[in-house]
Formats: sequence, C-alpha cells, structure tokens
Amino acid sequence: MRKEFQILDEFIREKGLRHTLQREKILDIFLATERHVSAEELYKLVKKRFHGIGYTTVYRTMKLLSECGLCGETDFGDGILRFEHKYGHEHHDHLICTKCGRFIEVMKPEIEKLQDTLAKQHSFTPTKHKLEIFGICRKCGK
Amino acid sequence: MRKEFQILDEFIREKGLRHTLQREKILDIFLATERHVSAEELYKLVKKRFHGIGYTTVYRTMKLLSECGLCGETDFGDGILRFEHKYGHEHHDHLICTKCGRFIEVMKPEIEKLQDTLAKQHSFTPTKHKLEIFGICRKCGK
DNA sequence: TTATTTATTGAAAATCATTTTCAATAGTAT
DNA sequence: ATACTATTGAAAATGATTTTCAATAAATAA
Repeated sequence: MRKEFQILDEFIREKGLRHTLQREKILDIFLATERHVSAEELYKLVKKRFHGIGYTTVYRTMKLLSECGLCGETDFGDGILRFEHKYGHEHHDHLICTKCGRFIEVMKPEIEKLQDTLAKQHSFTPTKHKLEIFGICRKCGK
Repeated sequence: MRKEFQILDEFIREKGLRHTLQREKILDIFLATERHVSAEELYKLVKKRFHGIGYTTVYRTMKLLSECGLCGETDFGDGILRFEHKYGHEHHDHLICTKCGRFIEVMKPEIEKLQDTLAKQHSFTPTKHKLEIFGICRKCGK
C-alpha cells in the first residue's frame, strides 16, 4: 500500500472518522492525476471510473486530504481552487502563463532564504508563503 | 485637482466613457481610505457619505479604477477581492497575519531581482507577480 | 453474527462574492 | 434644446463552494 493511503488512514483513525470506499477511490485518482486539478476536473475523472460518487463527496474528500497534508490548495486568481500533490513534493513557486494557462513549478532557495530574512526583519513568524509570477511562457512568447 | 482624478478623466475621455458624479465620489472615498478595502467595505463607506450610490456601481467603478491603473486588486485567499492604492505607490509584497488579519507591506529589491532571474531561466516573460507570506505578526506572536 | 451507533454519502438547496440584465436616468455632442 | 447612448441601481443570474437532511454504511458493542 502506498504511503499516502497509510497517511489518510492514520488521520482517519486519529480523528475518529471512517474509512470509506469513496475516500479511497478519490485519493487513488488524485494520486494518479497530474498536479493542479480543480474539484470539477477531479470529479469528472472520478465519475469516469466510479459511477455514483457525487461531486460533494469529491469536494469534501479533497478538503480532508488537505487537512492531512496530502494535498495543497491553490487559487491562481481565477476563483477556482486547485489541488496539487503535497506528500513527497517539496515546496515550489509558480510561473503562470496568462496566455495558455499552463503552470510551471519552480524553486529558488535564495528567494526562500530572503523571504525568511524579510519576515524576520518585521518580527513576523512565517508559516507558509505563496509566490506567483504571471507572464508569458516560452511556447506562447514566440 | 489631484493627479488621480486627472488620470481617471483622461482614461474616460480616451475610451469614450462618461464622467459621472458617482465615479468621482467613489474615487474620492477610495483615495481617502487606507489600503486593502473590499468592495463591500468601500460600499459602506460610500453610502455613509453619498446616499443613493449602489453596490453595483461601486463594484463597477473599482474595476474601472483597476483598468486605468489607479488601484490594484488582490485576493489573499479568502475569496474576497480587495483594492489597494496603486498610483504613487510602488510595487510591494505582503506579510499577512493569519491571526489578526493585518497586512504588512514589504519590499525587498533582491527578491524582485531573483524573480526576474528565475523567470529568465525558464524563458518566461513576467508581467507581474504576487508574493504573500502568511504567518503571525509581531503583536500576535507575543 | 447481529444490533447499535453515528459518520458518511449524495442530491438538492443554500450561500456568498461577483456579474449581468434591463428599464430609467443622465452625460455629451450636435 | 435634442438626440444619442453610457451609466446607474435594483433585482436576478452566475458559479464555486458549502450546508442540509434523509438514507446508507462503517465501526464497535453485544
């Protein structure tokens, strides 16, 4: 069994929740999906393989997965919440192409360090951060 | 007349729009307001001084002010769009206290530079960016 | 195993910020 | 002043997300 299922099960046990087929299937499909899926998109994927799983359940399950750290939530400014894998993936920032809508994940340790410095200068204790750079990607820029 | 009104008027003339009392009053109150107001908050402020100006008009006017560069729009992740002064204010990032909700505006040129470097490395042409650091502020951290 | 308890499900309705509609109103140009 | 049409504001629509609630199904106890 993949580590992710163990994490979910442990979280469920700790909280006195219940292991259900739906939660298992939704996690399964989420894990098999490339990053940055909206609830709507995920629901369609789920429905394709498992009839009878409702949209509400998908939504609620994603919230649950967020709570137990298996997925991260991001809103790139279009009012739609997108979920991305979190377990086993380190923190990253996003380059967002405003033409084709593609997201590129990037990482620059120097920026991370400077952010901590910045926070410290303001006696601010950071818990998380979000850096989004909007623009035109390589493909669209030609 | 403040420069901001000139900018709005010029934008209005260029686009073949019309100068209205409502637009003038809403800009007036927006300018007199500290940064990061939601449409709802601004509407209440407007209503206090000028009866008969509707919520829709406030909302539409803020969109107009965004278009002509007088205000910037930000969503800190709670699904509410907030408007902040843009003319005469340089770009800045935000430290957001998740306890008291206060926003601190910060600026670190080195971070800006590194972001451009990062974009360049991915052949990405940045148009704007958004950096938000969530955490606990000085006051709340005691 | 069976009974009991109660978390979960899913369809539908509710919520809430934002956007659109549309008839009445009011700038602007002629 | 007249004509033209952008703007207004109230109400309705939209669309993502959340809640409701009766039916169902996990988990635990008997």
